[in-house]
Amino acid sequence: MTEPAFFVLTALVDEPRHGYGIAREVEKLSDGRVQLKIGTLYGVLDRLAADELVAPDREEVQQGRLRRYYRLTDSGARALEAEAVRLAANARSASERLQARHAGGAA
Amino acid sequence: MTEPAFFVLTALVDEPRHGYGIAREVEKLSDGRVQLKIGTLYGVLDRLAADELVAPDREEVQQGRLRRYYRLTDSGARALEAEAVRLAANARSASERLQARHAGGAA
DNA sequence: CCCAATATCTTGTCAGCCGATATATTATGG
DNA sequence: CCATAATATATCGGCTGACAAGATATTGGG
Repeated sequence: MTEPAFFVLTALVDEPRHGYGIAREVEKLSDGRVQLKIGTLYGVLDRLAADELVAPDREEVQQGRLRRYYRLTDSGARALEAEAVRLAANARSASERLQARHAGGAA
Repeated sequence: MTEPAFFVLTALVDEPRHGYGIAREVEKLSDGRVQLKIGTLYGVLDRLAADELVAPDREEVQQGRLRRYYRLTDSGARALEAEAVRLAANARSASERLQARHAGGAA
């Protein structure tokens, strides 16, 4: 799973959001570190929808602007959970090795 | 940082290794989950060397076969540490949200 | 003698990120 | 009144990078 896809799924965990709302939520939940590009976002959403990790939820017209909402599917939630576990494992293996290096010095 | 690059750096934390040895070490430290492709490996090594995150260490001829060793630079160790922290943060934010979802149900 | 394993590297293809652009509405401000 | 920014959608093209495949070379086993 690519990193933009990971963040899109994460942004959809609590409630359905529309594209622009996802971009803002990702920026918020990453403390401004990740700014999802608009050209990236819609491509990612298409691919996630094709894989049924997200699904169209509803459309709203608010203040004359169309909002197309997506929600996380059960399959998407499982995929995100698996990816989170994988990332945590990767981070841990690197951190452990680095710690051993500081303790013992480079070989 | 790409995931293959992350694993290459991790494999080099404890000691300098040559390309083929890196590939085997990555497979070992990921419990077989990540099998670094040979075409990927050398491209990644070139890019990491260009960025000075790894550096050529030495060359050995062992049993008629050339071994070109790379080592992690200090800059590479710092970059790996930062990336590990970032990955851990990403994994944690996703996990926390998923946990809240199970507890409170989808909104 | 051929094949597998060890070891390097190159080339070509495909996926995907992202900047740029297009379109439309509402609010703000000069 | 018009320009600009924010909100909101979507598409297109360029570039980077992952990976499969193949070239090259040595050693050892069947």
